[in-house]
Amino acid sequence: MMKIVIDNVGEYLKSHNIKPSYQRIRIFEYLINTTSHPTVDEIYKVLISEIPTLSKTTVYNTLNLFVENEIAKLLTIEENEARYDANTGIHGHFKCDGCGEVMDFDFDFTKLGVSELDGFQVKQQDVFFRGMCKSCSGKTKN
Amino acid sequence: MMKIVIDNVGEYLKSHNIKPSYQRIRIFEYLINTTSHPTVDEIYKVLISEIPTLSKTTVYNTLNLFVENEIAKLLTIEENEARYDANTGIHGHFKCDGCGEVMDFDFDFTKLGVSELDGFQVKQQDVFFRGMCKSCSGKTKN
DNA sequence: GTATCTGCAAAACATTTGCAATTCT
DNA sequence: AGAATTGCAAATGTTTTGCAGATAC
Repeated sequence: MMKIVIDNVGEYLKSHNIKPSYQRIRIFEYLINTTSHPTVDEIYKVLISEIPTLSKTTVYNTLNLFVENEIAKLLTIEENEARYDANTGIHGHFKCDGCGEVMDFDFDFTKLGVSELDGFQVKQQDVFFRGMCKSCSGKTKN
Repeated sequence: MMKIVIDNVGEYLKSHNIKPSYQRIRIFEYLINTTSHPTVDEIYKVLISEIPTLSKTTVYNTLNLFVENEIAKLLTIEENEARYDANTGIHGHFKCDGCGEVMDFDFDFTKLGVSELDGFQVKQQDVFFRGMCKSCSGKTKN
């Protein structure tokens, strides 16, 4: 699905009222360059090797800042661990119980036919499915 | 939306391979008699006044048992706090940022038109929207 | 030079685990 | 009595907070 392309991360952060510190730029770059919807711990472990002074607190602070300023979305794919996505456009997530992969998919909410929500202002949509992807179907659990 | 009506909770638990202890019956009864999709803490605080010896561990154990035996669903409405729903049928949740209420709605996944998932076995569907409900729209935040 | 940002250590939560006491049949 | 359940206390893991030092403009 959609890959996010941002030519100048520093300017992008500025345009969203975030001062582009070195840590913030690196964390955001990691977010747009990975498709894995990483956890705080994953981001920290990858970046600590390149930024030896990085602390987990900064990763937490930075991701909270991104979410507040709406350049990242907090995903509730797994309970007990927050995952983040720099793709803030409307899309769903599917997690395969076979291979564990989380993939994005497009959906069109207007087609849902949800009459209960007539007249409601829907501002945020989280759609998360899980099951078996095509290549894992038929295989035994791996 | 749908209210769950179960005439004999003990028998219902038995039919799902759960021994109907007093605590389990009371916790399940609370779950089907409330529409608030309660947290562990809410359940505990309500029931401790009626079952003075109740422990939070038992509430956790019991809810995990319910989820394993598929008579309750774990909701990811709020990150950092698990919420539970005894309605295991497919439906979505809408949380109003105005009044804070969580309401159920029906949706028809087959109408989504998600071609990416063709050939996938979708076993679980979590659909969570948030925004402003009709009566809160137009009001200032309350 | 002053605001802000960073990062350590400690605190605050939610949840799980080990185990002894209790309960049920 | 024997097996399962309960509940306390401690452990675990994630996230937040307080604050001192570092950094940036």
